[in-house]
Amino acid sequence: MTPSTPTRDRILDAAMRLFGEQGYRGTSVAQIERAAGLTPGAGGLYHHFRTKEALLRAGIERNLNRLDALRDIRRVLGGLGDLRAELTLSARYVLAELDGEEELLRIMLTEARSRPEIVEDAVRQLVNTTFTEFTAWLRESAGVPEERAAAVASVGLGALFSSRVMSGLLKVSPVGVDDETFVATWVEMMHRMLTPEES
Amino acid sequence: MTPSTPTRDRILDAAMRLFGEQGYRGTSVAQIERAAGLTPGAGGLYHHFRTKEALLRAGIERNLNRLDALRDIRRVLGGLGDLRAELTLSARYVLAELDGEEELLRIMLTEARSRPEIVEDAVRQLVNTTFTEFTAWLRESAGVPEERAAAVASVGLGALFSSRVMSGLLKVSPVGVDDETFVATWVEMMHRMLTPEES
Amino acid sequence: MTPSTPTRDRILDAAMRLFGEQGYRGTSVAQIERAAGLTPGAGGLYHHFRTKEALLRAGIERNLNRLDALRDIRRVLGGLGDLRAELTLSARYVLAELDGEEELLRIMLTEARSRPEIVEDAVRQLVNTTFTEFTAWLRESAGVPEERAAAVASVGLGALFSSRVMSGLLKVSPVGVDDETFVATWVEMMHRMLTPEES
Amino acid sequence: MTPSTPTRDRILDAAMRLFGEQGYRGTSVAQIERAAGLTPGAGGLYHHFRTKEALLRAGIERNLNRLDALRDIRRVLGGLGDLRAELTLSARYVLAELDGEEELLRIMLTEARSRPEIVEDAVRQLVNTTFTEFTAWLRESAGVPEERAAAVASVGLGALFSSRVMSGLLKVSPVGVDDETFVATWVEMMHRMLTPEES
DNA sequence: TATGAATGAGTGTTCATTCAT
DNA sequence: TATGAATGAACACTCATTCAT
Repeated sequence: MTPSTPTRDRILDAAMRLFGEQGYRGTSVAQIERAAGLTPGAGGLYHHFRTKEALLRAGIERNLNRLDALRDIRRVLGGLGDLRAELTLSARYVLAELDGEEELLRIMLTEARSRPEIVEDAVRQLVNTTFTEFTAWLRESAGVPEERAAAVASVGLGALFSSRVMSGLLKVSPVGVDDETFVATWVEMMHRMLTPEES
Repeated sequence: MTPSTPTRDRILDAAMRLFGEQGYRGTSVAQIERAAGLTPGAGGLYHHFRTKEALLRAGIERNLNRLDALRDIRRVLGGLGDLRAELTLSARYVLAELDGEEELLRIMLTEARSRPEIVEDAVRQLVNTTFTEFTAWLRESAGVPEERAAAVASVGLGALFSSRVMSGLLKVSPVGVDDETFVATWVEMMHRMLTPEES
Repeated sequence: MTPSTPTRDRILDAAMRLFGEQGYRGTSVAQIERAAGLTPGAGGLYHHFRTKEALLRAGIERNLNRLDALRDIRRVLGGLGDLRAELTLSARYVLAELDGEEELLRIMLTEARSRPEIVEDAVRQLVNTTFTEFTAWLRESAGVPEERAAAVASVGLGALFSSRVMSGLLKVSPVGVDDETFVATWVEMMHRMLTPEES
Repeated sequence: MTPSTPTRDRILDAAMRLFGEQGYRGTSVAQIERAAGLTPGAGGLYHHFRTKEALLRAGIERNLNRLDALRDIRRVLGGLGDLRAELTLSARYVLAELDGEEELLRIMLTEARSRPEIVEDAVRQLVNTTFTEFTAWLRESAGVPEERAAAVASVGLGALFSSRVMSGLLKVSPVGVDDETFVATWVEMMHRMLTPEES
């Protein structure tokens, strides 16, 4: 019951990596044990987690907590004064966040249908929080009126999100739009959206 | 359910539905047989498909062919003269396409990691084709210079795509941005991007 | 119910060949049908044989009948006057017989344990008949006293028989004893056994 | 039956017995498990053997090792001084060896065609070794010239071998030649072959 | 805390056989 | 006479989980 035993962490690491690579169902308890340095098939895993599903739950939670620690960086963003600069930082930050949690993202997308209860919280934290914060930033820093903010955030973050779904999950990089160009285009798009059009 | 449709088709229907709901691994051959009106576990499925995997392959192919009939995006769009109207149609068309193939989309996202060879072609057809055609439309109709077109298409279609990944796969509708608002915002964003900014 | 339909024979041919190559259990009805020019798995075989086992039974019987036709040649043997020549012919004849029915021999050896009832008759005809005739020849032509004849035949024919079991079934040819040498040695051995030893 | 012997051995015993009785294909893993005191169909066998085929392989190897202990034929034979006595011992020894490994012999004959790779080594050890040693004995003790030795061994051992194939595998005992008579006849035959004929 | 051994339920797949057409 | 489709029973093998040691 000592929740910080090294073995427990090794199991979590191995499990999340394998879940990300092969899916939850595609990963056997024996495989996880082997990857964690335990005897495969001996059930040593069950001294640390009551169930394979409990392990998934714990793994997702741990990754989310790790994310929370990083999310404070967000506060650094504000107050640059330059809208373009702040947008660029925002984009890079969101993409980096998604990249850092590619594993988690993959698990969530893969298991979303079969275990909605488990994934619900994770999605709320990984997606909704970012969404809410970005919406708030749009209102406060860019002066976007309330009713527009959510919609603009939805479109803007969606573009970033899907870029990572494509590359990380579907292994598709449409044509040859590299990250830099993608971000630059996104920034310009958002910038035009946030500045009044002089018609 | 309708025992008059040919068995092969009933199997395909059942399989694609179940694959979409429970994933490929999560769906047993017996389940598919039962859903197709065959005796579960008797292997009647194997008179029509050599392998469970061959069934997946055939199912994906069938759905893609069904899509191909609808595919000629530019024909639908062309010649309205009004950029805003054409963009709105574009958005609605792409979203409708994704909605109509929610099942296929779900399978592709879920199985992309474990069976990349199978999904590769499907992705190319479902994602890349749309991408290529939209890029072409941007160049020809909206007069976007070549080097920008791909990047703009990437951002624009990405936003649409992710909206469906969120709602269809993750069952997340961030805040309360309904479809109409989402499309309107997207159209405005694209429109500003495609018309010269008078600085 | 026309027992001489070409199809029936094609099935028998295919079945016996496949049974010899892969064993009875290792050969599926569908395989036999395919090899006989019928649609595999459609059960066309069952218009000619009530059961897979009935097919085996009929196949063995047919091969045995074929053998019976040849066995009269045996009468040609007698009366050469020269013991050595007659022994040589005997050896060659028995070996040729075993070679010609290698398929049948293989099936019998393979299925002997699992279906003793079927194989019983075949063994009696293929082995015992030859044994009885050879014993009779020993008595009549070589003048071997009754009580010795059976034992000598047993040892002599056994040597021939095992040579074919080794090469045909076990694919073993011990060292480099070619057929000619083998027969010559066998003939000398039998000849010494059949002529009174002058001590 | 004896639940105290290690499970692995009980599985091996059961498997070899059943393989001998019903053939490899004819024996199901569940049957073996039941005979070994495990729950049939639960796959407990797979904790000890990776595959049904690996089990066969291990079983054959174990039986061969058991044989090796007894194998030193020439040590048993040598130095009696009397050729007849030594031949009698030889015959009895070889027959006893074949009787003791009737199970193995049956498996080898039955599976030789379908799994040649597995049986190859076994044949080499069970047949060829005996053959080689007997050949050597013929040369050294009985003074048979090199070129004759192999052929004589081939005929002589063949007779012994086939006697066991007949009785053990085909359940045929031609006429009523009992073992004693058979051996006596064989010894006389070999003896005449090994002593110079005074013409 | 870790292991070796076991188990119940299930996996995809094969196959001999039947039957309406 | 032949076929397409179906079925019941079996198959080898996997896996999450338990438990005595």
